[in-house]
Amino acid sequence: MKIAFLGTPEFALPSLNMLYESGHALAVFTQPDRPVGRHAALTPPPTKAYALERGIPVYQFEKIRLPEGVAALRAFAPDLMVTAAFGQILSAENLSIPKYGCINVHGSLLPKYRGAAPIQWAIINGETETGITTMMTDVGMDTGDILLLDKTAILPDETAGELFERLSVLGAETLRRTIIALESGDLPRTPQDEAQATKCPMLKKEHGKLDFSESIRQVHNRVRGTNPWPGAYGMLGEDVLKIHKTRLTDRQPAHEPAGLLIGNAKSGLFVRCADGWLEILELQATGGKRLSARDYLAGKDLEGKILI
RNA sequence: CGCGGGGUAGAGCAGUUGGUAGCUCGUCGGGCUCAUAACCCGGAGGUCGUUGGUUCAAGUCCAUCCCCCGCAA
Repeated sequence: MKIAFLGTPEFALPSLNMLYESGHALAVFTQPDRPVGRHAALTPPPTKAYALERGIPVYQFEKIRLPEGVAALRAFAPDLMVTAAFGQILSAENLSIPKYGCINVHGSLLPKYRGAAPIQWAIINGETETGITTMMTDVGMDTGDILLLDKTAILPDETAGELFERLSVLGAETLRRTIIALESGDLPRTPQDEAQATKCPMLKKEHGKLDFSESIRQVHNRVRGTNPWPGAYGMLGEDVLKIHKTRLTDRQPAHEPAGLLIGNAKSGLFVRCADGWLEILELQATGGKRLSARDYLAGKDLEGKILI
């Protein structure tokens, strides 16, 4: 089949790779190169880099729903469009171009967690199960008919980054089966149950701010759900203290205030939350690099300080 | 040239107004202990990122280059 692949970050790569190796005629549509890093070097999205290495044509538009993008899509004349973490809203006109419509690979069990950051929010909210849903893209935000759905457990200490990686692989597999079913004319379409639908917002930096009046489990979930981006943090006076990795403990609380830090280079570092002590395993101070709590405490003392 | 912080023993940090380096952890040896990520004693380990300069003398001042990190995007 002739497939227009619309996707941008790493999450889309396994799906793109699967389509490529399945022998489909591809064109990649993705976001423009963006300035990245300290020196704002213009960097191509991962899907573009992948495509260029294999001679797959690449098109980049700020907004594919504008005339230029529509014209480029029409010129390619795909049988099918596939989106995976594309990062742009498609117009009805875009969607009308391929005869089989557009299939989206989404990182949640729809209709739960519609929106931009389903994987992170599932972890932050303490879900124990998530998955991949392939669906027919329509003009709404992840509202189209469900095609196939694969579930997977969220591991107790799994980070968003780790789950991202697993789901991106699972996504490729779900997509593969979806397309096979489509080609054989045996693809079920199930409308989403609006009553069950939930939306999650795009993740912002502030979503990484920890609240130590929450339970150790809630704080832990936020730490892993915002790892590696945007990263969890607390304030130590004026300074930001990033918390990269934590561990639940059964250390007994007494009457300590929330956010109290105790520990040393030998015992490890613990922060008081609502119902107990959360061990901080990896952290990063302003201007510093990412360190294990023990290495950090070998040079600086945090005993008795309050993290807010 | 977007703003800013930093490169000192294996790791993390101190090093005042310039006079050949300290702390914590780790490590090695010994001791104590039912035991330990505990405790005690002792030891090893550093051309102080690069190159050049100022000086009687530079980790400590000046210049240059390399690398790392935070913010902002």
